[in-house]
Amino acid sequence: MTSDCQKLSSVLQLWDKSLIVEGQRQMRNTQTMPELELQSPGKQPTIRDVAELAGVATSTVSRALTNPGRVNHVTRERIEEAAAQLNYIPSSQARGLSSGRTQTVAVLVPDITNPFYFDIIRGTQHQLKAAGYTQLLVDTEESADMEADALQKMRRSADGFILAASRLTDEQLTEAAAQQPLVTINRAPAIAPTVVIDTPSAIIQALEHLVSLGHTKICFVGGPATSWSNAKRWQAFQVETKERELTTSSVGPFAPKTTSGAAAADAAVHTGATACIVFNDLLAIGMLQRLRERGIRVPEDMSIVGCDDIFGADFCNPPLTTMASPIEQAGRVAVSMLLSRLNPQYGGTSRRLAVMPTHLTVRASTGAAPAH
Amino acid sequence: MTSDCQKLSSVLQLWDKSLIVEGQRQMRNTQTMPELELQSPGKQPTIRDVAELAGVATSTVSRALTNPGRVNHVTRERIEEAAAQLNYIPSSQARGLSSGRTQTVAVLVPDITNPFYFDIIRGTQHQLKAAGYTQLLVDTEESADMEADALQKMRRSADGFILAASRLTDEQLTEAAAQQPLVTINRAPAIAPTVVIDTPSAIIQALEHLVSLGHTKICFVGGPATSWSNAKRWQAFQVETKERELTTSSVGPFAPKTTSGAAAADAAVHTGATACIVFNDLLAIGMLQRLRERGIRVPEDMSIVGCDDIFGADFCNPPLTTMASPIEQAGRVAVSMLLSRLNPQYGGTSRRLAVMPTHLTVRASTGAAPAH
DNA sequence: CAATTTTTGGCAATCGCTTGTCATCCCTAT
DNA sequence: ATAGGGATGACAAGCGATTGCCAAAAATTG
Repeated sequence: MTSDCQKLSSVLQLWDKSLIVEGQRQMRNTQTMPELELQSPGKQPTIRDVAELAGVATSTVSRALTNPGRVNHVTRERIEEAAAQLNYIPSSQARGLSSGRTQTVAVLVPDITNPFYFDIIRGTQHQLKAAGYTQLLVDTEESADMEADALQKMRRSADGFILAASRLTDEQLTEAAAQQPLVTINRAPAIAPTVVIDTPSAIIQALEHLVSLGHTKICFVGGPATSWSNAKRWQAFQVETKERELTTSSVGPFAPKTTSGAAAADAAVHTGATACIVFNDLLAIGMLQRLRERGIRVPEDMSIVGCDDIFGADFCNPPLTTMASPIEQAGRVAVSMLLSRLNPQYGGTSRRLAVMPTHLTVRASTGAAPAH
Repeated sequence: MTSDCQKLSSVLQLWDKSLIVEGQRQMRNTQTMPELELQSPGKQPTIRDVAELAGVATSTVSRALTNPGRVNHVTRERIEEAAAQLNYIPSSQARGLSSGRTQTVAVLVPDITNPFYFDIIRGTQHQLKAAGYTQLLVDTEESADMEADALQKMRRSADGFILAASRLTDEQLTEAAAQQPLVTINRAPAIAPTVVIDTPSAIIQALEHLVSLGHTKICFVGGPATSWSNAKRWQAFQVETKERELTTSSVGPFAPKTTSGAAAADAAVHTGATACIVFNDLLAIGMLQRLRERGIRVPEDMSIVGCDDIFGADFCNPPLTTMASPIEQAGRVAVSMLLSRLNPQYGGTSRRLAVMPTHLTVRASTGAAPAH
């Protein structure tokens, strides 16, 4: 225990000399320090303070700040100056309460740690901020129930929703869409406005690529059963392979995580296929690892095509051939679609469907079919 | 153009048969569909409706819902039942307005697409949700100004802040900490309550590891100049290498992104070192790529140690030896520290510092020093 | 059984802002 | 010069909860 403390204090030393003494009486990795009080926010200036300082009525201040055209130019400047001087920030709560709008959009994703969604999130965040909206990020943990729940619980606190790769059933989705404005990403159009990443057409490219390399036995490695994207990719795969008279197989469903890759790889190998089209990159990367462990060479013995071109697809081993999607842009477009509904006055044609093009990015995980 | 449309419509077919007709008159990747109206949320039930249905006063409803002990058990059940029946959700806006609390915590991270922060975010999200708080995620884009700005703008809409790897100056941080409750992650203690990931002691482990492999010329590859973590790692590196009488060098600062890896790799190679301790995994992975391009073998010619053990560190090529951090846990602890300040009644000892242990994870990017 | 304490529940003010209504003022056009 | 009209700004009523204060009811005590 003593040596523990000493070791730890020597570590603390590296952070801050002043901590050494404290460090000696600390317990494990926790330490109570002299209480430096943590301020609670003092009284904040209100619209009334600003009005007073500017010598106008509060309503004038409100209009000057939210509806600038409604107020005299010079008066408005005076008000803005006063506001700045007082460091005034309107309370979004009060604002929302009386106006009925929250200026907030909730973005629901199935798994916050899946890199695919990072880019979506970044796209939505960017576009929302530009429009003066706040983004509320929700991780629904791949669960339709949690998704429905969040949708319910937050209906008062968000003006609209963006559902990325929703796991809801069509019924649930229809119901949700009737309750509040929402836009889906990668989900059947018609139920709600949707941004679709055109992976089916990328599947065609991927198949052509594999065929050109001599592959004839191709396996589809499926993702989550409740994923609409997965269904569409599978559908495209079936249609296109039939047209080309290829020998196909499929395995799955698998969770879209690298940890599912081992099972997926084993199953795919077992089918005798020489190439796999995999639901997404996460799964594909997991497969790559497993295949190496088993001594199955990629791409000499087995070619792998992923989907999404996420972070990591370029530096895994071997780098992954994948169907690249403009993910961040999809997030942005989804926000535009939602906002144009939320604020019809600013119009823009209210599209109900946006299709994002994709393309195949060939790296090292695909190669000529093995000569048997 | 016609062929464009045809190609596209054949793609649409894969999504939804009902879209084929629509598909034919679509423009490029956009399409306007018959307007299926997007509901605006109807009248929401208020606390008054619940009170009426339950046959009590609104204040009773309010108490029953927020302060259950204050109300008769059976009455409360009746109220809860009524609330459930009406599908009542309290308006967080109105609640916040009158109570002064928002039940929201803002989490500020420098780069939302940096995997290091994913885990932080997931940790905070998890813990906040468990406590009934909402997380507001903000990407400050590695900018101290944006960070300060967000802190200002959101002071009304969040009860507290968590600053992950803040880029603020000490002065800015001190000022911010005086204005609102906040907890920092990986930042100097003393200014504000902090969760520190103990990378300095991991640096010791890393150095011992490298020394045991025979390395004597070691280069520190630095991260952002405004990063406190970077400063501390550098400091630890200096102290420990001096004690061991190693030949050292340093390069940087570099942005903590894979794209900076090329410059970092070239610079590090130029110093003649046989091993690098790199600010973080992102940079290290970028270096790995560059080194391969240049035909410098890892670890035969050069050993690389990263930091953080982020997503990707295990499947890059070669898999990265790195100093692993309990990142998600750091996020969770930060939230606990913040909440125990926000709600002193629920107490818990208000720690001002939590130190998260780290350890070295050895993979394939480190090996014996080259015989010269 | 009366007196006292403890629960329980209702009233009404309040939070900070938006917004409908209306009075005022200044221009313009006749 | 004066009526008509458009800008501009003041007033006050909410928005939907919370909460301090107090009254009524119930439980406890002697």
